[in-house]
Amino acid sequence: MRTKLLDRAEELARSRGFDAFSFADLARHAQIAKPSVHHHFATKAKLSQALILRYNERIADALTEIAETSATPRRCLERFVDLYREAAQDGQALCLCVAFSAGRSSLDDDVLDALAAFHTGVLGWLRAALSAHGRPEREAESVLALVEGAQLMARASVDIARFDAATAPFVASLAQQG
Amino acid sequence: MRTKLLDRAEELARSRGFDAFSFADLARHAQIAKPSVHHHFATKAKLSQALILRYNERIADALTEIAETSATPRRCLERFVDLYREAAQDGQALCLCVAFSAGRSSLDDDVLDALAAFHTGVLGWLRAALSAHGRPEREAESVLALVEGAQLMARASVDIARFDAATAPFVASLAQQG
DNA sequence: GTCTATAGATTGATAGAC
DNA sequence: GTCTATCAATCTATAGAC
Repeated sequence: MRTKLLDRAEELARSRGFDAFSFADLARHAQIAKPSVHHHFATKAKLSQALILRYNERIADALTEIAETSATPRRCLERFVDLYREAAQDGQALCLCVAFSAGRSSLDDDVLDALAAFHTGVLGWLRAALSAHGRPEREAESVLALVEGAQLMARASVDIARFDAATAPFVASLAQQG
Repeated sequence: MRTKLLDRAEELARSRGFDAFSFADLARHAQIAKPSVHHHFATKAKLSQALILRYNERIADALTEIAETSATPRRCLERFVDLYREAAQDGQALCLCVAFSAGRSSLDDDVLDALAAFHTGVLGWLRAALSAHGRPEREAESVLALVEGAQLMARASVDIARFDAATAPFVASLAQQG
């Protein structure tokens, strides 16, 4: 049940913005009464925190898997871009982290800490991947900003082509080197 | 009064997310009664539309001014990055367009059209600026995604340094050429 | 763990007087 | 153009029975 509630909350937060999901909606979707949601998550802040912590772990696992199974550093970075491309869901959704960064409630301290931890983790992974490919590590922030911004543009136009257009030059630059 | 209301709405939308501003808040700030706001903007959707249309014009004017007064194509693109840097307000706010792209109500048709027009305008400007600098026009989407994503990261960490770190490689690449 | 019932606040919006 | 009064809906959250 906990998982079911989190799944729905994530879906709504990513497709319609952080403030878009309500206890009423989660309850309806899980087919329980609205106050029953509070048994699993005392407050909305706690729910938000659980949401981003779970997302954190999932992405971390995905990145580890990519790093371990990619034949070349180039392929590794290509799959990173693809990970964010899939998260964009044809321009209809955003990475949970992007949705939280733009939302009001992200000012909650615990959530903000979790958000910072997310960025730190991804940036660390990116630095290692870039380094393995022979590129400067300081490009990590650029690459993360690029894919996050690309998601935003794709959502604004509800067209994944915008994501591809934005990331194409970076992907092409990977081919030129290693 | 209309301007006063729009100013407050923009401030809230950019600093706390699109869904953060309410008629009650606008009324309080303008020191009029809450229903009086409806005299200026019949619905919240109309208000949102007016908000982004005004933003559209302001940015278009700023970009025209930059294009006309920059000594070199390189300086022109540097000032573009600076425009977005200032809009980030030390990591406490977002470009209105970014805030709208992430929010729920951006699904409103009129607002979505205005959002698309905004992107089209900025991308057109960027293509001309990049071309003048001897870079491929297809980098326009990348540059826009970069500065929008950089704003998002700066806001997540409430630290403008993240914006600078993300945009630094691009700015450096401008110096190498023209 | 789930329920009914409800509190208490806030939301966008309307009617009608001045 | 502004006001008072009010509406219906929605929100998060709590109390207490089963």
